[in-house]
Amino acid sequence: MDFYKRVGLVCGQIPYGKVATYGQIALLCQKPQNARQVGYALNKKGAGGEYAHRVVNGRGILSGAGAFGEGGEQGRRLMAEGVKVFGGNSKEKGNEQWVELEEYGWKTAMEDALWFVDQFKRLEI
DNA sequence: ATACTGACTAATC
DNA sequence: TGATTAGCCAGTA
Repeated sequence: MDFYKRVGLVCGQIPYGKVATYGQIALLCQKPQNARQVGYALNKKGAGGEYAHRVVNGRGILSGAGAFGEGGEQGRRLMAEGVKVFGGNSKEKGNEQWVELEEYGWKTAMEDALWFVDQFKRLEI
């Protein structure tokens, strides 16, 4: 059970132009209580790879924007994928950015979770 | 081993 | 409806 590799695998499956939440990723990793660790994995371990910008918190807020440096880098990457990002008026600092989960949230179902379980077993992670 | 730190959430108030 | 509190648990010191 390598939680970080699982996070990396799950992040890699987030569809282009969609976003996933920390809790959702934790759930798909068979670790529903590890939402915080998902953030830790992405921040310190770089587990998200090229897809870390597609991860937001449960209210659609880009809570990890700070880790992408100034200039709303995370938001820019999302917009580059066609995701509509609100906020981030580069004027004042402390302004948060967010997306509409209803529209851009990655919809995962039971079968998706089962697919990941199979992958985890196959890859022994 | 203990203490503190989070890119979090869900439950309360 | 918005703010607080309380669980959460892998890393780090």
